[in-house]
Amino acid sequence: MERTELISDAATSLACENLDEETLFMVSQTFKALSDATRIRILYLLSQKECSVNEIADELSLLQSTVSHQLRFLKNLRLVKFRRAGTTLYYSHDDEHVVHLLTQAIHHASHD
Amino acid sequence: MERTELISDAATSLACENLDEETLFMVSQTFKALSDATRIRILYLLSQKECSVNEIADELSLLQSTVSHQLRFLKNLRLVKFRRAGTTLYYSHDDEHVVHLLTQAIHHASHD
DNA sequence: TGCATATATGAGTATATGCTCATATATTAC
DNA sequence: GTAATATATGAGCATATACTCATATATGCA
Repeated sequence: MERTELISDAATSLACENLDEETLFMVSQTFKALSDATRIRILYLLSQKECSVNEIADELSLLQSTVSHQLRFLKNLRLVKFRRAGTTLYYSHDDEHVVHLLTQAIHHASHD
Repeated sequence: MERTELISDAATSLACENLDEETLFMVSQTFKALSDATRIRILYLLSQKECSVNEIADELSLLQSTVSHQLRFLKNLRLVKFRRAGTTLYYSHDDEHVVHLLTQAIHHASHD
């Protein structure tokens, strides 16, 4: 996929710069993480407090397996991290920017 | 789905407010629109300039049908609008907030 | 070591998604 | 009216997604 060079011209201004493949992939992955209701609920909860897997499952009425699968998804994208305390894993958010995207969208959606 | 009231307590602060179903749906739909590479490319292009369907297809090397289908998707969410000029439909973005979410994510992705 | 608790993982399944092809519709010009 | 151009739409297909069940793994403790 060729990348058209931006011509430094006042008329062209900031338009017409194409997205490179890597950026496109990262952006789509980020939004994909935020496009599922279950992941949104989990991330929103973790944006407020650190939680164990079972706490998340209880609070959101989800199966432990469902939560664990989605946490793996979020962890692969480095959107959440965890610390161990015995057999319990406490998860927390790990990407302030993505949390900010989420809270912005929530604010926008609930105020229109 | 019950909605827990926020207790005005400094200790509780802003935590523990759950998302209502409607907000959750709107947020997930918005991010779903932004989670596909094709739609991202289309929306990003439209964030820069108004384009006809064929212009989008040409510029992004997509089939007219693909573009039309995705524009319908975006139009249903009121993320784009169009004006008619003869047989040509010129599409443009119609949700500044969503465009802002997109450009933020792009900026974030391309600077890390 | 053996048991209990917490979490992770793999397989199976139902549904959703996105693309392509063929075709329908709409507008303009003749 | 017909032809040409621009766009929309429906069907079919391949793939991705998210959930659930069953089970594996890991840690702590008696």
